[in-house]
Amino acid sequence: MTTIRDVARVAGVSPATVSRVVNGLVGYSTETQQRVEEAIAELNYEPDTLARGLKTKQTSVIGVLAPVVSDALASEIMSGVEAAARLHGYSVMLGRTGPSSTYAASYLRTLRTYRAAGVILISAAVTPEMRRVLGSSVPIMSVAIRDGQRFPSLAIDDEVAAYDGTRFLIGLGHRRIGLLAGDPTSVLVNKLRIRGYLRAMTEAKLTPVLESGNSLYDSAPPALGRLLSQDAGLTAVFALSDEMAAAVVNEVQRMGRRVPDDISVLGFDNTRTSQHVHPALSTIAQPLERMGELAVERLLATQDLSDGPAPRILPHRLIERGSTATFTR
Amino acid sequence: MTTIRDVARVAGVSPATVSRVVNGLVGYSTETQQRVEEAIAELNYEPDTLARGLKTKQTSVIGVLAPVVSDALASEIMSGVEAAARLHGYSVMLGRTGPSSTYAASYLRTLRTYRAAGVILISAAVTPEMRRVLGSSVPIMSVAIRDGQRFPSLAIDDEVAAYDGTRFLIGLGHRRIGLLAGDPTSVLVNKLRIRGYLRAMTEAKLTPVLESGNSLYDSAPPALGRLLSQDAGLTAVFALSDEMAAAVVNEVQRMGRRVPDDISVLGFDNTRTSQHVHPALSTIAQPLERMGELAVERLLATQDLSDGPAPRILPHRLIERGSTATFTR
DNA sequence: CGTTGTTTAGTAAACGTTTGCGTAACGTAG
DNA sequence: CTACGTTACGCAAACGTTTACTAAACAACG
Repeated sequence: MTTIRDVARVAGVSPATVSRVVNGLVGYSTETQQRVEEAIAELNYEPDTLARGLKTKQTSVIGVLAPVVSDALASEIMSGVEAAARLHGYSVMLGRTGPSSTYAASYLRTLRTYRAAGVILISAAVTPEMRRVLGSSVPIMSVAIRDGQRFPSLAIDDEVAAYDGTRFLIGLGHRRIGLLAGDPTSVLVNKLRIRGYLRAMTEAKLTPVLESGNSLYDSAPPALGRLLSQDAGLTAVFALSDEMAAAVVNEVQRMGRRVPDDISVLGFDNTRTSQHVHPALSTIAQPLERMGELAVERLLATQDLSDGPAPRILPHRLIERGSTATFTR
Repeated sequence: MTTIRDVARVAGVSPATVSRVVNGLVGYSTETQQRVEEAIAELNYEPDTLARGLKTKQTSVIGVLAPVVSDALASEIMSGVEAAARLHGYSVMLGRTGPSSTYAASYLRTLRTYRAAGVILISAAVTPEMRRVLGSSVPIMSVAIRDGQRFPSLAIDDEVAAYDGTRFLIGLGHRRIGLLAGDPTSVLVNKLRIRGYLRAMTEAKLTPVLESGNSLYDSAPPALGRLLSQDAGLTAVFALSDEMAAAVVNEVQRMGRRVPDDISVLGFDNTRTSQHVHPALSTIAQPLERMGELAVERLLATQDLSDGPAPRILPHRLIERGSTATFTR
């Protein structure tokens, strides 16, 4: 390992000067800079992150925590995070928190001892406890979830998005629209989306029909069964995740009915999954990659480290593909 | 931040002693240990990773590099890596290398300055150049790819797996079997798999029919078109990724033919995608999560850090779902 | 009761940086 | 020519650990 001292020796300057040119500070002549740079190149010098971090109490790591790392939603957000992080010269550290933030505190502790520059929490709320373990020196924010104005976050307006989705279906002529929700007790977004659905249905004087799965593929068929046993005449199903929507599409066809002719299906999130099914899913798109990018940008821009940036709402967008159609009579 | 000195003061011992108990070394009495532990608990002390790493020249980070982080295959391997890493007290650092390892060297440099304990490369080979930038202190290995016996890796036997898949289709009665490959020029596994397919076909005196996509969903429909224009009477398609297989299933149905009645479809990898389509894909399963876990275990067990563990081949498994059926006449 | 061995503990020197402080050198103004 | 401001740079002290080395304390043994 070549150190700053080696470079200093070769360049005929002090380590302090090398440090200054490496960090682009002031206080050296152009020719000194050149000598130092040559020495750096010659020795293939690379500053030691650990020593630097120890001294400056900051490293270029950004933590990303997701309930489960292999799911499509989290993956796409992480992808955006990675891109933005690399762009700004940061590294990303990955952690799985488990469905109910079980491991979150432990990861956060680790991240703190690494003196991370910030942490991004996917699909989970920042609890006061989390804030506490992080201390005041590392900002944290949530992505793809929000809870009023209480903590720093980046998300779409889930309530309005679900409202819009429901309105879209109504606009298509559907009257008997079932909602296939995720688990509303544990996942906040589901509560908001359900509220949006209910509002749209109520405003249109339609009867809500609602069942919950757990957002994953396998939970959808049974939930769809329950939905249909509540109202066998449903002409549209709004599923609150693309995986469930995909399952609905497949299940409906398996039952011998057609999508979208007999039943329209609307998904949520616009993950890759929405294209993996035929017909491809109409869905409410969240700008997932963009959210990841924005999250790191806002984190890095945060000045008052103690409580991060204010909540921000991103636009959602309805994408119409083949799984929805107008219903006439 | 509370330091080891604070703990020492409170416990009435020297920092050295605190360090010893924290690291579970020898050289202190049971009562000293207790006093130290109390002090630690009282002050909520947590050793500074950076200082420790600086001194010991090792940190508990494991790097994971994938061509693209949001794809299903990489996600599932990463999930296994994360699990095993957490189990052993390691953290994982994530990086995207781009399709042809473009950013790999840069990430590896970073990982080295972090004094990572090891790095795992997904779907890419370890090049001598990579080894060089890592130096001799950080082991590296590949997962889900292999190239003879040349570098440390963990993978299934792709050639045999493709051979088995093809044999399976032949065993079902199919004679006109098309192969939908990924890009064989850039991705090594594709070469091996193609070889396996060709061997099975040749042995059975059947005519190979082969086209390439890029492993992603969108590349499949056109490639399927080309396949069919080579032989319109194909009764089975073996796609070398689940995404392409899913696309084939959907495309075939869109063309008004049935899966598996008219055309059987066999996928590869057994990612989540294989279940997102209807009928669900028969596919060759790679033990992805397990591969991730094993990768970290072998990395951590590596003694001779300079060249990592020897290659190892994991068993693949054919999973039969609804997308394949026997063909009679 | 000396000698020796073992256990427990402390001292201090690193690890590779950054940065406050000090100073030499130089130019400019009076 | 003196005084002073500015710039370029070096010295050395941190940052929070780990770990060789040393020493005290104690037990065991002849």
